[in-house]
Amino acid sequence: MQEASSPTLATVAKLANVSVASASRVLNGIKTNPETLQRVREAAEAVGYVPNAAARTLRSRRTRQIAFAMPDVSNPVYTEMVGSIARVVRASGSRLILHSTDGDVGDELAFLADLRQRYVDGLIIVSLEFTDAHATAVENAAVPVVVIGRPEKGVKVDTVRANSRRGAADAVRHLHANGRREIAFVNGPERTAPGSARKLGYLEALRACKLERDDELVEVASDFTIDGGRDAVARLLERRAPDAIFCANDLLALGALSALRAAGRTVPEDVALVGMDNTTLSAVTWPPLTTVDLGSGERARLAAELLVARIEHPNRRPRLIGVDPKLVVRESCGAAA
Amino acid sequence: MQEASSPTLATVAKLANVSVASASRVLNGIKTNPETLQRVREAAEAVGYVPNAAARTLRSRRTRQIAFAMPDVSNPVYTEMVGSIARVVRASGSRLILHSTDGDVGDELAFLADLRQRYVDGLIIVSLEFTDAHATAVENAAVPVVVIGRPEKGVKVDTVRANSRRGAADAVRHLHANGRREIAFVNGPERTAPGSARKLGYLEALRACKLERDDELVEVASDFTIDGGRDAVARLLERRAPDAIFCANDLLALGALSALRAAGRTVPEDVALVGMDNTTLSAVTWPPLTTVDLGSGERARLAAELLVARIEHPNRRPRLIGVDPKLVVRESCGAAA
DNA sequence: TTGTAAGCGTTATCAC
DNA sequence: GTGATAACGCTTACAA
Repeated sequence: MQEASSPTLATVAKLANVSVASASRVLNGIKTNPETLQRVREAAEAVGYVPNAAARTLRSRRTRQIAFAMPDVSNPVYTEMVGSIARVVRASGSRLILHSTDGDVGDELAFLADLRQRYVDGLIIVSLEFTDAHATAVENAAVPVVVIGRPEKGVKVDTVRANSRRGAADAVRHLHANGRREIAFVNGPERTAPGSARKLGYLEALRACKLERDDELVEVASDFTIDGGRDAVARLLERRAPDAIFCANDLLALGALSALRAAGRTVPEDVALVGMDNTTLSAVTWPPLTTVDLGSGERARLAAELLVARIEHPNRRPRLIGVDPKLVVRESCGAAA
Repeated sequence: MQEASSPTLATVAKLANVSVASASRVLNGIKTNPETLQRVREAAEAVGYVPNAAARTLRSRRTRQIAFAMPDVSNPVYTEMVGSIARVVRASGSRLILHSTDGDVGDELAFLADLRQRYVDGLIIVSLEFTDAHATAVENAAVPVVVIGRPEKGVKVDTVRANSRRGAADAVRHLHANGRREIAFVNGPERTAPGSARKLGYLEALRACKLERDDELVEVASDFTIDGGRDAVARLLERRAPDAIFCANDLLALGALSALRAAGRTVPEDVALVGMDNTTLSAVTWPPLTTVDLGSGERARLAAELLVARIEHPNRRPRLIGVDPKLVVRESCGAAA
């Protein structure tokens, strides 16, 4: 497979008849006599020199690696984030490391602790449940961290957040504006930040629309997945016949679609449906899904930019950036079929 | 942010009153006197010692990182692969690095060359166009490589491959068995390995079913995406009215679904539809999509296991593993609605 | 401008 | 079993 062992800087230096220091300078673009520069370049080229990442990191204390930790690789929202982050990271000359935490609080904390191995220059983390332990861990992390989500107020860390409470309220008001009066809500676990924020938005909009709160219209799925959504809607339909359902994310809405079909209800005629996240999936269902875009791609991009900047300037004050939700109207509620 | 600088092995050794060598041994689980073991453990715990990844790698020549390079992060097939690989990699005590090549041949080659920086112990790569340059690069790579795809015969590298030619033939035969006689084929770029294999399978099945080959029934999309599929089917419908379409992957099929709807054709009544890959998407469309499962998750898992084994035993003979396709029948062709 | 030499934090090879 | 000590491959003072 590999012949001999790879050439090192010493190999290059010897061949070019200069010291390793000079060779290093040339390869790092530090000003040198044009003649030595030429010789070193040629020597490096000749032996096919490539610097050793570990040695470089050990000495310079920069890994040129950035990590992204998310709850679930297979959720398209996070995939979209991965894409955005990858672009920024790459442009900054670094590599991207991915970590899927399965939304497990313990795993997230372990990962934060692991940063002390210093295999990475910084971390972007999206956490569904940001506990006090997270706050401490993030504030004392070995490398800069950017949070996508909602840390408690006062936690000193760069943060990018969506306004999903307002997004949820927008969704419900949209259903109301389309003449719906019995609006159900299918949520994910309410202990999570998204779960609680979206619930608040739902209740807020009910008040604004002068609709009465009715807890029988609220169903909580076991998690934010398609299967969770299908089961939750099946349970809901056993006791009520709502004319609209707002789902706390698109995956739940896809499950809802399938449960509604199984129950013989048409969308949007019998039941109007609105999801949240505006994932690729929402445009390809039938009917296409009205949903709230929380700007996942943009949030991820901003987070990555924040992190790159933070790595350059470790001591600047932490920043908080909010991204506004935007209703995307399709056929499942509001758009002509 | 970070207080002082992190404790090193020397810190621990001093506190435990032993040499760094002994400290290192303890922390690496090498047999030592129980008393020193205890002292070192306590000292490490007390100062919160975590080994430095770069130093460790520099000395031991193991990075405990594995890379996965794929054409497109946002394609659910690859996301599923990421999930499978992540599990194996993690179980082996390593981290996973992701790289999206955008299917660019040059980028793939550059990435292979980059391995010489040795920031990773091995690579799993899925390449749509495996050129001669790839063969050379892979055979001379600085670290072990596993290919998911179809390198030319004789390339000495661990390989996991699907049989998409047979899968395509199965799909077409299924359409024929369901009474369809004018079976169109929407392919992705034919210079790619999947493109050419699936085309062969399509033609093979036509012959087996005694259907006449008709090039007007074949349309090539610009790439393997939803938009590509939509446009291709729109063009196809301008000249022909097939009673069935086989799409070279699920994304193309989703686009097809949408173009068919726009043209007022019903699925499966007017046009039966079969996709390929069995992505999560295929189960949530309406109608749900009949598709061919090429075992992406399993292939990825096998590739990861192969790589982990290869890293342990660099000199064993390369292996070639094939995974069989499996038709998944849903409502878009063959299943009752 | 260039060379010498001192580390960066580990692991591995020796003697003891 | 344990402790010096020499690498690993590179960057960076400092001296020349």
